[in-house]
Formats: sequence, C-alpha cells, structure tokens
Amino acid sequence: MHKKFDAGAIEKKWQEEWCASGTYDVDERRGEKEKEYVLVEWPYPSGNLHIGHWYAFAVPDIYVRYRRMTGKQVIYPMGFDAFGLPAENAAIKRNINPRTWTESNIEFMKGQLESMGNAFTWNKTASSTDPEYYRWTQWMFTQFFEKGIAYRGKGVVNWCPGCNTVIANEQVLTDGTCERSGDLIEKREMPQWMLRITDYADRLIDDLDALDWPEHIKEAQRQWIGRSRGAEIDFKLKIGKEELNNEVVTVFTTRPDTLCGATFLVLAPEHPLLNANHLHIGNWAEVEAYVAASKQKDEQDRLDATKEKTGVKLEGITAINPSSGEKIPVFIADYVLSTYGTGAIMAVPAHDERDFVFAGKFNLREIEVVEPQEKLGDELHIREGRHRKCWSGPGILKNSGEFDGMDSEVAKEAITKKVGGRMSNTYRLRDWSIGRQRYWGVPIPIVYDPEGKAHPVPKEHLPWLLPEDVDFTPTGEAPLAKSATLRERTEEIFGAGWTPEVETMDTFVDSSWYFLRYVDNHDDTSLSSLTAQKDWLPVDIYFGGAEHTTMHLLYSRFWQKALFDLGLAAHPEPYKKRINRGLILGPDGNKMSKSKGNVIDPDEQVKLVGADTVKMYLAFMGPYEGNNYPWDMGGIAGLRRFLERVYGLTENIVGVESEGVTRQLHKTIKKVGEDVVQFKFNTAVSAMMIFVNYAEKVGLTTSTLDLFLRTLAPFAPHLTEELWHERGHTTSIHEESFPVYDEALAVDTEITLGVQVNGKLRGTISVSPDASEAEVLKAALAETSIAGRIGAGGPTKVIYVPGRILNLIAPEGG
RNA sequence: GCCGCGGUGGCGGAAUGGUAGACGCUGCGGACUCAAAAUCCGUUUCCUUCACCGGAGUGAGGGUUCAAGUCCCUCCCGCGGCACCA
Repeated sequence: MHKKFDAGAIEKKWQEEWCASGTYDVDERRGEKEKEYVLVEWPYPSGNLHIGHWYAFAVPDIYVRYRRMTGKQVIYPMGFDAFGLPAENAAIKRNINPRTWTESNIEFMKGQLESMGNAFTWNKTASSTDPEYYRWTQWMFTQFFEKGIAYRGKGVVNWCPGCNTVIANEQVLTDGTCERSGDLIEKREMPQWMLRITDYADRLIDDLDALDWPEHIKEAQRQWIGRSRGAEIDFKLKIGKEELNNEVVTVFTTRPDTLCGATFLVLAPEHPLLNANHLHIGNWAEVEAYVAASKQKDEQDRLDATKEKTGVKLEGITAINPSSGEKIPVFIADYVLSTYGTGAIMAVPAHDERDFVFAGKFNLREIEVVEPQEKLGDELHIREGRHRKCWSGPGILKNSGEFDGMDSEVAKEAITKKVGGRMSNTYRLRDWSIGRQRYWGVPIPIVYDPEGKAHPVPKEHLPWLLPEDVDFTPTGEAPLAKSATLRERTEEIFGAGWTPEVETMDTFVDSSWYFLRYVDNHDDTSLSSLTAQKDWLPVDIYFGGAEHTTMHLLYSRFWQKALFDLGLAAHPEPYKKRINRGLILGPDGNKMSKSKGNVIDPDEQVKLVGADTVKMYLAFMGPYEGNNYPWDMGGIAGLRRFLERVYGLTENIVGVESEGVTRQLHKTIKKVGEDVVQFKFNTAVSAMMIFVNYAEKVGLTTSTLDLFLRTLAPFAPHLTEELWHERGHTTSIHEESFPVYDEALAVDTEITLGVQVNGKLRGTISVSPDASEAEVLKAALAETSIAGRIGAGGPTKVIYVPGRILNLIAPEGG
C-alpha cells in the first residue's frame, strides 16, 4: 500500500513559506540570466475561481517553473481586469458601490490563486481599477487625442440593449449578437469616441508574418482586417445629355481589369451623392422610398447573401465608362455597402456573381472581357445575350481594345493607369469605438469648453477620478452625466461653462497595455519606463483563450504600435509567441454551466485531492494547445494515485540500484525537458509515470530519488518540496536546477527490434541498438516465424534501420 | 462559397516515414477481506480459435515507398474564422 499524504497540510505550509520568503518575487533584471516574460491573460474578478482559471494559470506554471530551474530569470505576473459590467450589475443588485464589490472579489480571488501554489511574480501586479493604473490609461488617451489617433466620430454604432451601451464591431458576434450579453445588436446613429485602428491596418497585417503565432490566429486577424487590393476609378455622371463636370462617382474594385465589361454602376443607399439636390430628378420619389426602406431593414437582413437582390435605377442619370466613353445606367441597391470601399461599385455582370444576378433580374447588358485559360464548359459563354454562369477567375482579356490579349493580372494596373484611376487598398476593419454609456470604467479624460470644443484633461489633473455620487442604473444615458461632483470639479478646474465628458472607456482599453505596467508597476512618472520595457519586453509567451483572437489580441497590438510611434513603447509588437488553450468541459462533455449542473468547483477538488493533483491532471489531459477536454473524476483519481506512489518511492530506497533505473531516470529527464518547452505536458507526465512504475518495483537510490524529485518539481511543487525537505535538504527545491541528463545513459542497452518480411511485421528480436546488420540478420533468421517465410536462398534484399526496423524482402511463399 | 485546423480503441490521448494504440481512465477476471472500500496482480482494438497460429484495422477511395496514422491526389465528416466586402 502506498503512503498517503495530507495534501492540504503540505500545500498550505509551503505556500506560506514561499510567500514569506518571497521565493518567486522578481526585482532587478539580472543581466547574467536570460529573461523570459511569461504572460497569462489577467482575469476578471468575478468573485470565484473556476476550473478554467486553473487550466489557464496552473498549467503554464509548469513551464514557468521549468524555465526558472533551467536558469532563466522568469517573470510571471498576475493582476486583475477589474472594470466592466458584471461589477456594475452586481452592485445594482446589491445596492453597493462597484468598487466595494470588486475589491472584495479581488481579495477573495487572491486567496484562491494562492492555493494554486503558482510561481506568480506577485510583486509585479496591477489592477485596472487602481487610480494609479488608470491615470496612465487616461494619459495615453490624451496623447492619442492630441495626435489624432483618438477622435470624436459620427456614424452608425452598435447598440447593445442588454448592456445599455455602444459596443465595438469586434464585440458583435457573427450572428449579430453581443459578445457579452447575447442580445441582438441594434444600429444607432450617434457621436462616438473612436480610435484610428484602421490607420494601422497594413502594419497589423504585415507584422503578423514575423510572429511566432499559430497560423490560424494570424489568418483570423488577416481576415478580420480584410485587406483587399484593388483600384479606385472615377466615373463621370450625366444628367440627360448634359455632362456634369464636377460630379463623379468613385468606385472601388478589385478587378480594374474588367473595366471594359462594366455595364452599370451601383451605389449604396447611403451614398452621399444621393444628398445632392440637383440629382433629385426622374423617379426620385421611388428612390427615396427605397432608401427609406433599406434604412428600416436590420443589419442581419441586409447582409443576407441568399436573399433576392433589390434596387432602383436612377432615371435620367447615366455614368460614363472611362474605358469606352459609353453611357451606362446607375442604380442604387442595398447589396452595395456604404461602409466598405467607396460605397459604390462598377458592375461587371459577366465576371462577378452578384452583378450577374442583379443584371439578370434587371435585364442588363453583359460583356465578356476575360477568357478563362482553364478548360471549362461552354455554359460560361453568352447565349442569346445571356450567360448561364459567370467567370470570376483570371484569364486573358478580350473586348477590351488595346488591352486584348493581356493577362488579367497584368491588366489591373495598366487599365487603372490608363483611365486615371489609383491602385488602392480597402479594408473590412473599422475604427475602434471605445466610448461606453456605463459607469464602472475609466472616465474618458476630456472636458468641453463653453463652445463645445473637446480638450484633454492635463496630466496634473490625472487620474481624472471616477465620481462616486452617481446613480448608475442603466437608462441608456451615460451615468456620469448625473454626477454633480464631476460637473463641479470640471468647472472648478477649467472655469464656468466647461462640462465633462461623461462616457467611460471600453474595458478592452484597460487590457491593451497591462503587460507594460506589470514590469514597472510602481512607476509614478510614466506608464512604464523604457528601461523596464527594454529589460523585460516583449512578452515571450502569451497564454490565453481563443475568444480574444480578433478582440484583445488585435486591440493590444494596435495600442502597442500607437505607443511605439509616440516613443512610449520600446517595441512595435507586444507578444512574440502565442498559445491558445482549449476549454475544460463538464463531465458530460458539455460546456460547464450552472443550468446544466455540470460545473466542477476547483476549491472542492483541491480539498479532495490537493492542488498538485488538480494541476497535474489538467496537464495530463492532452496537449495544452487547442483542444477542449471533458473533466473526468476517474482521471483525476489516477493522478492522485500517481502522486501517492511518488510519496511511496521514499520507502523503496536501496543502496545500489539497477542500471535499468538509472537509465530510466535519464530518459525521463530528457523527455520531460523536451516536452515541456513544446507545451506537451501530457507526455511529460506520462514519462514520469513510466519511471515511477519502474522504480517502485526495483527500488532506487537516494540520489536518483533527488534527481527525480527535481524533475517532478515544476509539476508538483508542494509534494516535491515536502519530500525534498524530508530528505534532509534545507533549501527550497525550487531554487535547484533542473537535472541534466547523460546522453549515454538516456538510451537502452538492449531494444526490441521489429522484423518485417516483405513489409509485414512477422516477429521481434532483442538486440543492442547499434547492432550490425549481420548480427540482426542472424538473430532474425534464428526465429522460426521469420526463417519459415524466407526460402533457403535467404532474403533478396535487406533493409535495416538501426534501432527502428529490419525489413527482409523475399520471394512470396519461399 | 473562401481560409485555417482536425478525424486513431468504450473514453482522454501516444506514435523523428520504421513493432499503431505509450500513459491514464473505464470495463472484465483474480488476490486480500466475514463483507465492502482502499490496495495489489492480470487483462482490455476488432474478427477467428480451447490455445498457438492467423486475418483485419488510424473517416472513404486511389497513389508514392522496402515500409504510410504520418507524404501526394480526390472525396466525406467535424470544429473555428470570414462571407452580398465589390
């Protein structure tokens, strides 16, 4: 029977000891050691740690501890992303201040985090709600405001009726609902504080190439930014026969090569040209009705590609195709989006699917200008003036005058140049809307003079404190508007008639720079000194959840670049490497949720089996990157058994151990080290299990036990510390180095080699890993199962890969 | 539709082109026990067989190779991102 250990007592003891002696604190950057910045996304202090937090923080801790033991100076900070709606909603419910709720949650969660026994660098912490933190959030905003990166914009915004505030495009899910509340988003027209992330679109795409990130994350960001290369081309307009010299419609197209096939123009219903009074001719009433109708439609409806295309022709107005001088009709249709490109397109029905459908419905002319070079059915070609299908691929130009015969790729620039167009890019990405009509956030540090002009709050008045005399029951109005003290403060400092901005910032602003603050968290002269940034940044590994791919990860990359341009950040990219972890599911394989009753409470698990076991179980489930794993009560029991067997090893001490144990140890050290840096914690744990299975049978020496404990230390920090001290050591095992394996001992002296006949496994033989071909052949032929399949003449061919396989080729039936 | 990732036992998963299923869980059999739990031992891909021996097998079908879960082609399914984006 294995010794049982009292995990609760051991763990508490060592947590207190580590805390008291500051084992994991990191102060000055020590030049003789290589730095490593390991970052995990800071949690929202919801009031209770869930199993996902354990997966997020305890498993990367294995990597952190391993790197510490291999001589790196590792910083592994933790903090709190504490502004946001849940605090406000909880405060409303309980009728208390959100700060009270938040602060007590942080206190409680700190205790829970302690119980993980992680090597957190607690002296490098930060919290977004700390005025000493948000004064810098505000200061950066004022810098961005002065540089025009932050601006007061007007336009259509996403309104979440559940959150009672505006949210950013990134926070609207594909199905048109709010990322937070799940409510269906409404479009509203109102002024908004914006950040000019679109100015950074090219750099946000191009700089991805150099990052050591999983391809799917990079690709998702590229698609989100959605860069299209194309051209802007101007079309002159005519009313009746009269050319309007100063009226042009600029279209954006990715296919300027098809210009000669453009047989009509389409404008979005919101196109500014429709406001020009002199164009209100012909069927204007019909046009107006169409515009009004499309305004009524909700976003979902408008973006539905499957619905039938609608549109109205602008009677009496024509455009001139600049390639041919031909007059072509102009339509408005809601399949053209005002928010993309120029809000106007040239339609080429022969080579664009949507234009093709529209042209079919309105019986518009089609001109083929690109001949595909692949073999395709002739249904592509016009019959009786109409296509059956359109070709949207590349090819050779025709019906395009001087460009006939040119490759469509080459023609793009040539045609654009010829008609006085400009090659240009357009993006899907929109500017980041950061104003929120809610209370519990960073007040936007702007005041308005009596004329209504916005001014940044000067540095000496920062932090621009969040007032407390506010009724923050959500009404859709910004709660700060109700604060008398904020109004008074503004007038007192700036003068009579001055008014404060009353919106707060999106909490994604807070998390866009916290990793910079961590490394210099007590700096009261800058957001984070360049010295500290040069010491510690960029973040070497950033562990986090997949949901942040096009939100936090994109925002913080932008923020970093904006700071970099202002000389406030030392690097243009914040995170070198990114690892997205998966989800821990309930035992039933579903996402954990209270309503399903499948929630696993980590505190309960820790009480039951101990923190080391919970951590190792999470590590053992599978590769850290990517997958979702169901929680399994039997599975965690297996890990508890494993640790009990480790405890039991101390009873299996022998004076002289077998060479097998020594070799097994060195193989294990090698395997664990290799796996941890690849985040394959599961196979590292498995290797240690194999060692224990072996060692408990034949016994091990104290020096082997010590080496094994040091190998296990990153995975089971409490148990190994306990056994380390029990062995008589007086210093922490976590100050020890990770064992170095001996290459000569990390291999077996004898291996089982598979023997194939004609590529099929027919037996195995025991040989030395570096046995000669003659030796293995002799051994193989000594086996009847092998020899019987090979004729007297012996094999006609022998393939021998030492340590891997012996494959004998012989005539069938020999 | 486009882009990315994946598909291996009852389950989580393992396998530099070289013995598929390591390790763990579960199940089954046994030991210990009055009994149970715990623990220990054995076993656990499927088919055939008393057993040995065989045969099949990594989503499907082809191909390359002495050798394919792994490489190539075609397809199916699942997950994620984007999608009337010109």
